[in-house]
Amino acid sequence: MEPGQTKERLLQAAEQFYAEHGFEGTSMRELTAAAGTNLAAVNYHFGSKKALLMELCRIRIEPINQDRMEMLEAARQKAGSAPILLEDIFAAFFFPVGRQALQDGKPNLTFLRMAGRLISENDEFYEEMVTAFFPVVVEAFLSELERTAPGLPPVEVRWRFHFAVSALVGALAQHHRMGSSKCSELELNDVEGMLRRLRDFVCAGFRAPYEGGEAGQ
Amino acid sequence: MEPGQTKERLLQAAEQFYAEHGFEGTSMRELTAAAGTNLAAVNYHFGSKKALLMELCRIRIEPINQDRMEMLEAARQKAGSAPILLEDIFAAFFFPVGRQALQDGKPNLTFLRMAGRLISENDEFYEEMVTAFFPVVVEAFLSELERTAPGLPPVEVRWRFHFAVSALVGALAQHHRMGSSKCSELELNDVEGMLRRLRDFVCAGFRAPYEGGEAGQ
DNA sequence: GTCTATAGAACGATAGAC
DNA sequence: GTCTATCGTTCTATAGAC
Repeated sequence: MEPGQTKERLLQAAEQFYAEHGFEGTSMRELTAAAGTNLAAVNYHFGSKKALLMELCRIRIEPINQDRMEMLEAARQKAGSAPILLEDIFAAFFFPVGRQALQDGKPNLTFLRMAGRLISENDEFYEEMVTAFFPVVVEAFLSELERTAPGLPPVEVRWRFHFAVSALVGALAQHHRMGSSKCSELELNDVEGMLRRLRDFVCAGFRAPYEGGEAGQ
Repeated sequence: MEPGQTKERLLQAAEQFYAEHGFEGTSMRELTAAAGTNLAAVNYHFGSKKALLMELCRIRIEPINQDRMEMLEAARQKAGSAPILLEDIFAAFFFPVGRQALQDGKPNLTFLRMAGRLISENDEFYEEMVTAFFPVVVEAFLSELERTAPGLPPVEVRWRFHFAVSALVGALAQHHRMGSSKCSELELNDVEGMLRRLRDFVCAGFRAPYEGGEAGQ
C-alpha cells in the first residue's frame, strides 16, 4: 500500500468493527484486512489493539465534549442572570452528537452506534474512557442542572440526568435498528430530528413532579 | 463434582460472565472453571456457547415478559372502559424487571447488568433474542400506548417508546456503576426505587407537548 | 453425567527484511 | 512506513475413558 494513509484507514475500519462488535468482538486480523493492511501496522501506529480503539474514541468524543462546553457557555451568556432554560442545557448535551455524526455531509450511523457501545463495554475499558474524557463535562452539566432546578434535591438531579444519558446512549446504540420491522416509517437519516425529539422527551421527564422519594406505586 | 447440579451452576456462572463481558468477551474456559466444571459440560448440557447464553436469556426474560402481560391485563381490567393510566402501562413494563432482580430476596445487580447488555450485543445474537422473546410484548405495549395517547401520531408513539426502552436498558446496564465517585449517596440496592423514579421520568417524557415534528431547535 | 486430553482454528503481538 | 513469517497463547468444540 502507498504510505501515509494507513493510520487513517485503520481508524476508519476500527470505527466500523468497534461499532458492530465492541472491544472484545473486534479482531485485529479482520480489521487490518478491511483496512487493506496487516497486523504489524496496528502496533507500529498505535502500539496495541486497546490503544487503537482508545485513540478512536478520543478522536470522536473530544470534539463532542468541546462543542458541549461551548454550547453550555453560550446558553449561560444568553440567559444572563436568569436561570438557563432546561431545553438549552440538554440541547448543549445532545446536539453536538448529531453535529459529529453529520460532519462528512451525510449521517454517519456507524459513529452513533460506536458512541452507544460505551455503556456496556467491559469495566476496564469503560473506566479508562470515562475517567479520561467525561468527568469535567458531566460535572459541568450536573451543576448547571442543579442550579436550574432549585426545588429538586441533588440526588434526584443525578438520577434524572442518569436517565437522560441512558436514553441518549441507548437511542444511539439502537438507532440503526429502528428501520427494521414496523418502524420503517421512521426517518433513520434524520439524526437531528431524533435528537430534537429526545431532547423534548428528556426535558419533560426532567420536569416530572417530585414526590419526595417515598411515593407509593 | 457431584452430579445433577452442573447445569444450574453453569447458568449461574454464565450470568456473571455474560453480564460483565458480553457474548464475545465470555470465555467458556473461565466460565466452566468458575462453575467448578469443564469445557465438555457446556456441550453436553447446552450444545454450544451460544446455546448456553441464549438459554440463560430465555430463562430470565420470559418470566419478565409474562409478568408484563399480566400487569398490562390487570391495568386494562382496572380501567374498565376508561383509557388506561400511562403510569400503569409503564409500571407494567418496568416493575417486572425489579421483581425478577429481587427474586432471591436481595437484589441481583448482575441480572440487571445482563439485561442491559442486550442493547449493544452483536446483531446476530441480538436479532435472535429480540425476535424470539420480544415481538408480542412490544406490540402489545405499543398498541396500548397508541390507545392511551390519541392525540399523538403512531410514529411519535414509537419514538417515545423507543426512548423509554432505551432509558430502561441503559439504566440497567449502568446501575452497578452509579455507586462510584460522586453518586455514593444513591441507594444502589433500591432497585424498586430506581424503577419507580424511572417510571415517573418516562411518563412525564411521554406526555411532552407534541410540536408537530417540525419545531425549531 | 462428568471427566481428561486434544484437535484445529483464531487470537494479539513481534522480529526482522526491505 | 510497510510488509511476511511466526511465536506463544487462547479459543470453542469434541472424542473417548469412566
